Amino acid sequence: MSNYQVPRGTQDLFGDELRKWHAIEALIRQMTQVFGYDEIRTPEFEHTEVFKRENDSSDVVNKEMYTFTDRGDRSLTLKPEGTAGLIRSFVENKLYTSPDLPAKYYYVTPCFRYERPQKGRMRIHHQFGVEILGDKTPAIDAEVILFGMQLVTTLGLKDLKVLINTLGDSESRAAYQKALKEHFNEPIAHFCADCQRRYEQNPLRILDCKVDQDDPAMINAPKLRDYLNDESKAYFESVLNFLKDTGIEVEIADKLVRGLDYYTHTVFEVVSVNASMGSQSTVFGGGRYDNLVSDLGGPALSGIGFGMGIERLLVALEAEGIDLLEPQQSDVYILTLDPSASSLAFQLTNELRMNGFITHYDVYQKSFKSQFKSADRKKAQVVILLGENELKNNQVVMKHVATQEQVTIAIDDIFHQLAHWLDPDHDEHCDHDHQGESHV
RNA sequence: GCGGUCGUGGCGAAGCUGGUUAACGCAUCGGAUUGUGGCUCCGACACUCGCGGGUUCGAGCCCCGUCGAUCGCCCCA
Repeated sequence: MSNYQVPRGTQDLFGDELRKWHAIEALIRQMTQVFGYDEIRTPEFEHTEVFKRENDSSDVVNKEMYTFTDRGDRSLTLKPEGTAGLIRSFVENKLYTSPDLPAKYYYVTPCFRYERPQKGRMRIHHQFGVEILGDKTPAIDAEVILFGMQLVTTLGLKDLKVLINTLGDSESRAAYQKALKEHFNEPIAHFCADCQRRYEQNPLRILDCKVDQDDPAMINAPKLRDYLNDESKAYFESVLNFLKDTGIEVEIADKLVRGLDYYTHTVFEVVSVNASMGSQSTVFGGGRYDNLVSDLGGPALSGIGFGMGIERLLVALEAEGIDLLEPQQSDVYILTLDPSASSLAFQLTNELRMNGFITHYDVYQKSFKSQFKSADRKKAQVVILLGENELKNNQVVMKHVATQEQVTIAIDDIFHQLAHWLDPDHDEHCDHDHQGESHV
């Protein structure tokens, strides 16, 4: 049985929905420029080891990757996230030799994850992300969070909460993880099945369990903060202070651990608290990674970044009733009232378009009324009528839709009339180049 | 990967305990208005009811499977 539906968890984009993407992408291009991020593009698939390194316990790389073997025995994986590939490229191209460290990059890329789809969770989703590489100072952690917040609030989102936590440096984190495993070694036997799995895969997540929340072993479990060394604590305090200066309210979420294993120190997640958001509420999230660059063969440089889900962003915008769509408008619609006008309509349309006017036309197929309706749908500001009578005299009828003003003029005067109606500041004596915003 | 709900023209949406031509609204097209739209009225086009199989004299309605969406869990963007 053939199946001509889009694969599960993927979608076609077109029309207004795609126009929303354009609006978001335009803002991304603009704001990254202002904030000093350079774009970097990396392949949609990488050698599997770029994403999957030893002892990785995360679901994203262990259960959800699209991994395949190409001709031969190379194992390749469709990128499940944006950071690892970017770091690979940063290292491979020796971009760390730049005199301008820290380096600031952004990317927009599809990400592929084999998951059960639901609202806000796709098998192919798109992430906008930034990374700042080569400097480790609390101000940068705050800067990255601030940037993400600026972007989403510029789009209009309000129902947001910033969750932040620290995992400490790798030693702190490893020591804590070890302590947790020892602590739960016995009691884990009577915990839920999920916890037993977490015990093996990611012990930090046991603390988040809803089922065994009240178990004594849970209540007196070791605390991460007791395993943070002074430096890690001080670093986190400093990040929080920088954030305080920005006026962004943050909530310390001491159980926030994130889904990728490479994080150290600061981790954060910005979630929508809007009621109609559904259960996939994280709009963007990320953190600092001290060892990823060196793990991928580069120098010991720390980095920090976030990934923001475009699809998620759209769900959040929808939930808050924010409309990104600019009203679609066009300049000219040419109606033909007689079959003989078709070729003139065709030529005139082309000439108008060459001069930057957004132009549509009808050849003589539908009723006059119906053509006019099309013009309305296209939100044409000016309608040009080509009828039998005018054609004889090399004239056309032009109508300014908003004012209902109508003139019969020589074909040669069309551009002057358009300039008059569409661009009040237009100098009548200059040429026909149209300079209004909508005609580039 | 687990559990629940759902899938009818381009869109929204009826369809009773299975029974002749599957409502209705929006949109589209035509006409009233032989060359002036956005209102109104009339008319027309368009769905083998996600797909496959089964039960039945007969299925959009029942059963099984499958694809997809959605909600919760899990996980995350």
